[in-house]
Amino acid sequence: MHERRRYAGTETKTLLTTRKTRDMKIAIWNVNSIKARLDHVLQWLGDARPDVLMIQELKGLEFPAAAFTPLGYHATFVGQKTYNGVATLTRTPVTPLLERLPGDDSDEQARYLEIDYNGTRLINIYAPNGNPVDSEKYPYKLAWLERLRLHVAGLRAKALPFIIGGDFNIIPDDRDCYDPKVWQDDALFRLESRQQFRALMNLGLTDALRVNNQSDGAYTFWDYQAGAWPQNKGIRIDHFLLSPDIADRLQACVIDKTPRGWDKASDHTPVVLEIT
DNA sequence: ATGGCTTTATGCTAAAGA
Repeated sequence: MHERRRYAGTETKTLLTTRKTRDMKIAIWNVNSIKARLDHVLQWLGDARPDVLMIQELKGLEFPAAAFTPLGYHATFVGQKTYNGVATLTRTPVTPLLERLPGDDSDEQARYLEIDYNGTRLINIYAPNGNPVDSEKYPYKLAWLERLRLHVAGLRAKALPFIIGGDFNIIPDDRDCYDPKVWQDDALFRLESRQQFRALMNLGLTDALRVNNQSDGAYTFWDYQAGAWPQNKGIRIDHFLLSPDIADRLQACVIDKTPRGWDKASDHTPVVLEIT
């Protein structure tokens, strides 16, 4: 087997196109209750056929794993009554490496699931919302993000390949929301939240969507209220962050707005990543 | 038209989401 090349060129292209078995299509989707959205998720999986789907906001202790078996998916999940919860669907059975974000043993919230998938760490996150900012929820959010940064710094130090995907509850930049003034004091856009996001990025990560898409209006969430969806008043808070070696293999990253238009939709829509 | 949502829960109002 040839060693993987770092630089683009004819040989590399030939090498990459002959390594189809490494191709991977992985998606994220905050479904706002798996019970309420099961039919949508099954429909979308049948259409999009990703190798992996990382789901956020299950909103329950249980997960309907058997419903995904006919489509060929195995489920790994971390549930919690009423709130939070994340699940990762894969083509092959996997063993979870971590079911809680390290750094605070007293944190019981089901917001984190890390698995090994063919040598790559797939990290599924549902970061805290943090509103209202004058409550204990905001410092919890910032502390949670700092714990994430410290854990990811450890992975980087060991040069482990990883993909972090999910609902970060952070609007990284002005162009990621329809009106920055409306959001300026919100926990999703406050300076401290964006500082934590940048600190994470500064470990050498790549925001996959922005590699080939510099447009305004690349949103992943539209509020149920005030006609946000028909008026395209959205925000981008669901992200894929890649370690450098995975970023080198990036093929595409797109937002699939279709499910947001379905009847009784989640307020979030899937983001799909393809790596070679 | 100046208000307009969705989900869960020892539910029938409250809390949370973003």
